[in-house]
Amino acid sequence: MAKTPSTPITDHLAYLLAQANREINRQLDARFKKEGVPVEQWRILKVLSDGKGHSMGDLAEAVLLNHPTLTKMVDRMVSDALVYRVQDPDDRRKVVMFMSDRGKTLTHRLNALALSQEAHIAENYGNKATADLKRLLESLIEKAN
Amino acid sequence: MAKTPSTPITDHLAYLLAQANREINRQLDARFKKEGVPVEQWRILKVLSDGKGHSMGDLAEAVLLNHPTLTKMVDRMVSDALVYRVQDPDDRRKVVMFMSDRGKTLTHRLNALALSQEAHIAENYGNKATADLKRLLESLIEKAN
DNA sequence: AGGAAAATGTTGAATATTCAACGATTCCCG
DNA sequence: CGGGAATCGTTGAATATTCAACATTTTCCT
Repeated sequence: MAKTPSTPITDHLAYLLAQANREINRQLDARFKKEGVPVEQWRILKVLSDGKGHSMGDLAEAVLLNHPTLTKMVDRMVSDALVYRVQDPDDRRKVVMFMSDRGKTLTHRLNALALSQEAHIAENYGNKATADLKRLLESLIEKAN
Repeated sequence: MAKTPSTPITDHLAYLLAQANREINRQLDARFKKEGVPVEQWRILKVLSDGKGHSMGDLAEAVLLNHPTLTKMVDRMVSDALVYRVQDPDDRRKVVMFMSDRGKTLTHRLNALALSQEAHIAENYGNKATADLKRLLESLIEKAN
């Protein structure tokens, strides 16, 4: 009378996603290390790159952080003079975030590091596999909502 | 003279992985909510399901947590009488973790919830897409090491 | 054998995240 | 118009995670 074996955890999509995410994120973080910037801050900077202002709500959504966490992270970035807040004149509840010049030059350096990681992945994982994976992930994200 | 547009953040594999992981994890957490157990604890229980003892080091690796975080999470699980520690007689530095009966019955309930999530995903994402995605993720993880 | 180095797990302090509640503003609709 | 409900962002307390240092035990080297 055997125990029910149940599927190993490595068969679960949730686990594979967590594992892959952790690994890729760790590698990216290692590259950002010398700039002393966590991945989340790069995401924020990247979203602000378009020069249009973004509200905290927009940002939180875009960078996958919940509101209080974002507020405190932005506080740190303001201290580091990477970004700044402006009150939205059209809706005074809102805050509009912009990037400083210092933030812009940092963003360029971070983008280069991120692109080099992408290149490295594409290189020994394959262009096709990378493209396929991205497509599947996009589709999953879309369906999940 | 246009600004360099730079690739949007949604093009980066690292971002897509983070987004997909967050979404799937959130859904799973919602299902576990009524049991009051975070996903990480389910992972621990699942790994311990084989009845063989696992050292803290093994566990940390398997459940994607670093050592101090795992120690404290296991402390909580010991308080909840889900797992218990035994000193390894062969190597007295080591601790071997086991699951209690209470842990076992909880694990069954959690497994059912997790499987129902997998079924739900497969249903409106497609069996083929799910299988392809899993395969690509496994391969990425392998290559990344 | 003996002692330096490595491995294992835990601890305490520093840091970061989350939750609930709040203050301010705007929206809605009777 | 007026006032209750919703939205937006922040705050403070509670919780969780991380980092560095540590104690213990084992391994390795000579």
